[in-house]
Amino acid sequence: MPETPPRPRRNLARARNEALILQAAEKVFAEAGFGGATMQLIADVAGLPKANLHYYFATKEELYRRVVQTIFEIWLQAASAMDGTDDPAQGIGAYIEAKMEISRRHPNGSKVWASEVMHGAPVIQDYLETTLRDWTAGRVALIHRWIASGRMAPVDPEKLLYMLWATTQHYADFNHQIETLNGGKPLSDAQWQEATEAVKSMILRGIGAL
Amino acid sequence: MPETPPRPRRNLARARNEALILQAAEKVFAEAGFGGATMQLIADVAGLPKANLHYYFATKEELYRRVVQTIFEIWLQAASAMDGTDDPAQGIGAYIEAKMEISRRHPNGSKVWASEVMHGAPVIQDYLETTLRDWTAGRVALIHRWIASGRMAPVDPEKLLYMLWATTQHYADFNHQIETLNGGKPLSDAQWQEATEAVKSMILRGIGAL
DNA sequence: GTCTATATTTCGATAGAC
DNA sequence: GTCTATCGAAATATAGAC
Repeated sequence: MPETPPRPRRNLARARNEALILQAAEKVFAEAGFGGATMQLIADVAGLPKANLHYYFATKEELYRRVVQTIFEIWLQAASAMDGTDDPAQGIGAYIEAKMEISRRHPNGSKVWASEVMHGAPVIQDYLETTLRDWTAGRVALIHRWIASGRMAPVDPEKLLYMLWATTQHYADFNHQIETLNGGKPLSDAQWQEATEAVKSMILRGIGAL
Repeated sequence: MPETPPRPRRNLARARNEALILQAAEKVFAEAGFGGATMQLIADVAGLPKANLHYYFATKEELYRRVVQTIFEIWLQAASAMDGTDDPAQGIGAYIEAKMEISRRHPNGSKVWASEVMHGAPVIQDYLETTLRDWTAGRVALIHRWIASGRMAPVDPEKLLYMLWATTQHYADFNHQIETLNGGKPLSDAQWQEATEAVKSMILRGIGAL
C-alpha cells in the first residue's frame, strides 16, 4: 500500500489552515490589491510561515482565485431571494436586503471582486461569460414577466440590475469613504438599517413597484 | 545670475512629457492597480525611457497622487451641474448626465479613484476629510431645501448621493463586466444614451422628482 | 534634459533539515 | 506536515556619460 489515506486529524488541520489562509488572503488582497499583496504579509496575518502558504496553495494566483470564487458563490446564493414570488417589490426588496447584508458582512470579498473586474477580470473571465451571463439572462426574463403583468414600470432590466449591484456593493467597496463622511465612524446597526430601507425605497419607487 | 529661468521651449517639452506620462500612468494604474503597475510599463506606454519618469516625478507615489487628483477635480467641476436651479429634477438630472459622460470619457481615472478608496485612501485621505466632506455638506443642505420646498420626496440626502455616485461610476468601474454582458462589445452611442436616460428616470422617480 | 547601465531591495518560490 | 535559509527574477531608484 504505497498510498496512505489522510487521517481525520490531518484533514482537520488542513481545513483549519486553509480557512486561516483564505481569510487572511481576502483581507490582504482587499487592502493592497493583487499586485500589492505579498505572500509574506498574508502569512503574517494568518500566523503561519510563508512556506506553508506555498504548501497549501502552489501559487499566489491559485490562492487569489479561491478568494474571488468565494464571494461570487455567496452572491449567487443571495440571488435566490428574487425567486418564488410574483411581486417585484417583494422579490427585489428581498434581493436588496440580502445584497446589503453581504456588503456588511463581506466587504473585503466585494472589494476583491471589484478589483478583479476593474482590472479586466484576468482570472475569472470564464465566470463572467458563463455563470454570470446565464444568471443575468434568467433575471432579465423574470423582470420582463413582472413588467408584462403590470406590476412594475417598463424599465430596462439590465440597467436595473446594474443599479442594484452598484448601489448595494457601493456600501462595501466604498465603505472607507462612507465612514469618513460619517465622521470617521463605521455605520451603526441603525444606520445600516436606514441605508437598506433608503435603497429599497428609492429603487422600488423608481421602478414603479411601490 | 546663478539661476536661468526656463525657456518657453523647455516648458513646452516639460508640459508635453508630463501629459504623456500622466496619461500613460492613468491607464496602467487603472489596469494593474498601484502595486501591479511598474514604472517600466508606464514608460513603455508613454514612449519614454524609464529614467525620464523619475526625472519628472521623483517617486511612483508622487506620479500616482497626481493621477488621483486629476479625476477628483474633474468630478468636482461636474458638481456645478447641480447648482443654479430650484428644480431637483433638472439639477440632479444634469448631474447624472455629467457623471455618466465622465464615466464614458474617463473610465480609467474613475477606476484609479475607486481602487484608492477601496484600499483605504492612503494617499488622498486628506481630500476626503476636507474637500469632499465640505462639498457633500453643501449638497446635503441643497437637497434639504428641495425637500422643504416640496419638490421631491423626503429622502435621506446622503443615501441619495451615494446612489448617484455608485450608479454612475459603475458604468466606468465595471465597464468590463458590462461589456461582457453586452456580448463582448462596448456600449454604443445609443446604448450610452439609453443607460443615461434609464438612470435618470429610475432615480428621479425614486425620489419623487418626476 | 536625456538615456544607458547598474546598484539595491524585495518578492515569489523552493530546497532540504526536522 | 512544518519551518529555516536561500535562490533567481523583477522591481524601484540612481549614478554618470552625453
